[in-house]
Amino acid sequence: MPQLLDNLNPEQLAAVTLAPQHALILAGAGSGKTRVLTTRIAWLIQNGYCSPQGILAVTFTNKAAKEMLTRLSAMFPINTRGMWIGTFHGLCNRFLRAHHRDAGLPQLFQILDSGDQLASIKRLLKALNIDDEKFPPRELQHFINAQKEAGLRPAAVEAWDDYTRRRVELYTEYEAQCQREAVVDFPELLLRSYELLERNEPIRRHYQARFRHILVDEFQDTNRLQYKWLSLLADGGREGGASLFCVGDDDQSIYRFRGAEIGNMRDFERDFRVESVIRLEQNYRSHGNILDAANALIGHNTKRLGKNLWTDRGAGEPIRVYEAFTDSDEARWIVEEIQSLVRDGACRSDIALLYRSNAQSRVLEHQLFSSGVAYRVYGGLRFFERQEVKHALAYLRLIANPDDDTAFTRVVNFPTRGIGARSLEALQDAARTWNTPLYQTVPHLAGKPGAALGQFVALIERLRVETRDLPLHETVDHVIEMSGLRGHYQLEKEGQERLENLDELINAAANFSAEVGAGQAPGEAPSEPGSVLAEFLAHASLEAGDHQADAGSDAVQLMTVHAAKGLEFDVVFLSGLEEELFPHGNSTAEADGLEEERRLMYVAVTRARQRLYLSFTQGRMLHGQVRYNLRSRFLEEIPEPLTKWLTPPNPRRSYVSEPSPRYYNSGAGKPAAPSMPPPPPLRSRDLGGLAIGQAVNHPRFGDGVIIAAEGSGSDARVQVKFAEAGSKWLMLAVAKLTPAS
DNA sequence: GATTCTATTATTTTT
DNA sequence: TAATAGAATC
Repeated sequence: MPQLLDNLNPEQLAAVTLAPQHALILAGAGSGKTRVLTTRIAWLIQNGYCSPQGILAVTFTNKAAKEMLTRLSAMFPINTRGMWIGTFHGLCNRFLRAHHRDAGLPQLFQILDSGDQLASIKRLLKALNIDDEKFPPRELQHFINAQKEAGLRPAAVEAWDDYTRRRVELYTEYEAQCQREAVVDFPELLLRSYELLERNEPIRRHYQARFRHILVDEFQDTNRLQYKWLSLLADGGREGGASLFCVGDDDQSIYRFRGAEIGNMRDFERDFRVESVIRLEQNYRSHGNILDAANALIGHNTKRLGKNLWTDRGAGEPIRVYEAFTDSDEARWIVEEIQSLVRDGACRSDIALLYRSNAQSRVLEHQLFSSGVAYRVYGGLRFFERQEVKHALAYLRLIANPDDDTAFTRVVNFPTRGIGARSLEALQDAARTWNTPLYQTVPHLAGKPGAALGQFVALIERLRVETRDLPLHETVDHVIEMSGLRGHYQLEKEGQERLENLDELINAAANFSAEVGAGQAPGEAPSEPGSVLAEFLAHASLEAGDHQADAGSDAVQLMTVHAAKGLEFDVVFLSGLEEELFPHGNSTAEADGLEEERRLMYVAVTRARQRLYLSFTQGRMLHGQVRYNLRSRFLEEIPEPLTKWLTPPNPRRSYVSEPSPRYYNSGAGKPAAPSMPPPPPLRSRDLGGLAIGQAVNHPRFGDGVIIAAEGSGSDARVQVKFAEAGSKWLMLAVAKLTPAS
């Protein structure tokens, strides 16, 4: 099968054909990572190193898992069914369903997505009568998930202060509630799987013996628990255990805020005595200048495993840099530039507008819209997260598992059926007394509230009976009809789209059962009553659907830099390159936050194939106020010769580089850019003769440099970075600042 | 039970 | 600014 290895470069070839052993593949941006991963699997199987059943391949997103499956089945005709290829959560779900008894779960356990989990925590706090000011639900959710992702059950958490001790108690209560309701949240999927493997020796041995090759994608994004899970499956690297083949790029680790632990890469090298570290540094995506810029930029990070991208495609165009006065000027210029690119024959869909935070998309959208340029924004609600879809799913969940209180509370009075807050409170009190789920508590309830609730329970019971023998999509249809959801949205003025989404849910159900029916592998658990429904519900939780961005159509693509990871475009505009924005202001507070921002910038830069535009503004509307920030330090970190300024280069620098304290707007200044409206009067007047970047003196804090400003008139404030005293916000009207030299 | 008002608060996000 | 959550009101 020679064509399998054709056109691989030497490093890729080395990675693909490595004799079975642990390996770390440092795959730079655009270096053919997915190709290596899939070819490796094919190579292992074709050369008899392992059967398809012996493969375990883990990814982070469903998209990546699907991509891998598609490429594999295109590569050679093998049934991919025997292979365990999927996301961490998808595979753990599969594992827990197969061993639900040993895992201490009912067969039809439900999966809570983040929103469900938050609702569940809120309900818990309410039931325990706990002040949610003191224990904000979101914070508690984060705390619980962080513990689980560190592999810690409540008993194992070290609590040094009262606050944490209390949170640990709530963690315990939350666990009990989930168990009672037969639901499992995302981190729980992993933790349960991990614990089951750890505790249950026969099961552990079975899987350790089965999986000979474990391949991990985006390894830099794994958290602690995921690493432990992998490690356990690979028998900690002991003789006879599976070979771990981890592919990742420490320079593209941008998800620390959700638990990703880059340290796993070093730990892996150490724990598994990895002898083969292969660097994929040849980039097939971008031109040289872009890669040089990316390399120079990321070179400012200290904590790296080290890697340098190169290409044989030639230097290409310089990186274009543009300084705008305001955010709307920036947007206007970007749109004009896009129009001119399109006139020259560019495809709109090959152009991407990237930004650090979602709030920045508005100005851009506004400008694109008024100029009539087709565009598409990634982000926002996904299909299974829509209100009407969640409602329909909640009814289905109650049919599958009546103990699911989250689903119960969601739809007990939707559409409204006269069950108000007081009835629910009575029910919740009773549930606590009897220690039963809400659904089971209803029969215990006497009096008036019991009547309406009894009808609701009767409705669910009826639905369960009526749908018992129906195919999945008819079940969904029937439930939407009989629950009154369809009727409700038919009466609603703007319910049309919601109705369409409900129909789409029926379609999704039909597709799902078609796929499951076709994909039912021999030897897999045969369909038990209700299991197709349970699987569909798990699917809905685990795969929230697309981000409502119609591919296909020729539209400019707008998204955050995070969302752009893994994608590539001919032309990339990266806007808002200003201090406080990118790097984001909050990042400087946390340890290594700046390095993560720089990696984010690195990801952004490496998205571009041919042309990269970097832009920043002098003043920007943020939170209803105009903010003035220095241009991003990341701009200074890109070597001058690689860039081409479209506006006259401004000598003002960001405060990280050598400060050049002077009145940059006095004297000769800079000529206004052609066809630009006059600069807003943001400096001399608003800041009382002071300017951003200027050195000042404060009687108490000493010498410093103005790094940001906001507000105007008597409200005007400036942020000064003092040599000794750190950064401070000062009211101009109060602080006695004098220009220093 | 639905609507309107007010206060609060502003990264990044997959499963 | 603007979105959202919660309270107050009809």
